[in-house]
Amino acid sequence: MALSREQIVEAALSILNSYGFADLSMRRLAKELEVQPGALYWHVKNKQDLLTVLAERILAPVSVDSAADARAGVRQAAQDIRAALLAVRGAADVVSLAQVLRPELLLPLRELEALLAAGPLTVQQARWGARTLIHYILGAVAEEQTHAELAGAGLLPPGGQDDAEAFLFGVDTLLAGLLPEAR
Amino acid sequence: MALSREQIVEAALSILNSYGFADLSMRRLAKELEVQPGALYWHVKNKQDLLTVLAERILAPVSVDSAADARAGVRQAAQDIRAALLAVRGAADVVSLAQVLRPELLLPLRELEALLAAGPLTVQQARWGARTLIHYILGAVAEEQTHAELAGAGLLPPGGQDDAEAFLFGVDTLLAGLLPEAR
DNA sequence: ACCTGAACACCGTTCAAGT
DNA sequence: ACCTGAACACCGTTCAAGT
Repeated sequence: MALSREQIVEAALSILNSYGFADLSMRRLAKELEVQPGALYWHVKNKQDLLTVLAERILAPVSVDSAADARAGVRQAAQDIRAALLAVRGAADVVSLAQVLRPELLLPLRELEALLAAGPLTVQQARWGARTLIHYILGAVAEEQTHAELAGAGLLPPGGQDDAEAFLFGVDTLLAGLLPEAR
Repeated sequence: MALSREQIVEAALSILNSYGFADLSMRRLAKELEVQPGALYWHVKNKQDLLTVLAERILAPVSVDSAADARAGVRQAAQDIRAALLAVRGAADVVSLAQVLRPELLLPLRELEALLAAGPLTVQQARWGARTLIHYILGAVAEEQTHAELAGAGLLPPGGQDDAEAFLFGVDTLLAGLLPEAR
């Protein structure tokens, strides 16, 4: 049976979950699929290309409610994005790379901007606000996952019980700065 | 003349500035210093160790005014950290790695927390607030630098005139959320 | 159209042996 | 104490040649 792009993506996710981002190489992938490394390049342009496809897949479960109120919508979206990232080992690294290389492909992150733009902010405030949020979300989850990775290897003490609470604190702080309560 | 740890760090900074983070390898470093790769391991434990030393050096010019008002102090520190990072090509990547591996070594980032803790925040709010700021600062500058890198290689359109303004918008938004004006 | 075989130009790290 | 030489186990990518 012929190799397919879809098969490559599946195998990549499986390596990610079983061995982590550091072990995701084109050669490892080829070995897993029992083909020569060169075969992969018929289906994906290069490793960067593969990683952006992977990033899209990782964020696919996130559906942002575009009709929601800006504050509540962003808060929910941020949590959903965090959950989608935590579901795949090394996902924050993959998505952070893709976010720099091809930000236009990562729909849920684009939709954060749309939610903010629907509120009382100017277009530029919404754009910069969304960038601030995205940097925060990816940075926070990347740290969480790297920490877990290092703790798993016995290189760091476990910790991390209040990660969800700390994460929300950051999101709410940002939202408070972005959309101060009228009072 | 014998090789020294200091010499290795200088050479690493020089490679970083001349060729970028992607070209900073132990073998490249050895070649630049006209020694065998193995020689480096007498002076540094491994590549991670070298990168954290590099990160400390990159942030060394930043002196946080610990007596300053929380808001003004953090605002100034954030800008100084950004400037220190922009002064060395690929610095945000180096420091981001070090921040996850050995956060305790990066003094200016620790001092952000101290500044916040001196204000009206609880200890935990100060800790989480500082983490939020750090993720934002490193994420924003990493994107700026990667963008410049890709634009330099002709892979992306230039852009980036309002980076300083966009950066400050994020810092001020965070500060507004963290330390709302009493009114 | 799709893949193999083989090559090119690299990595980080270790370690016996030399000085 | 400090470094070389050499090895081990890897990388990403290209491309003629095969089917």
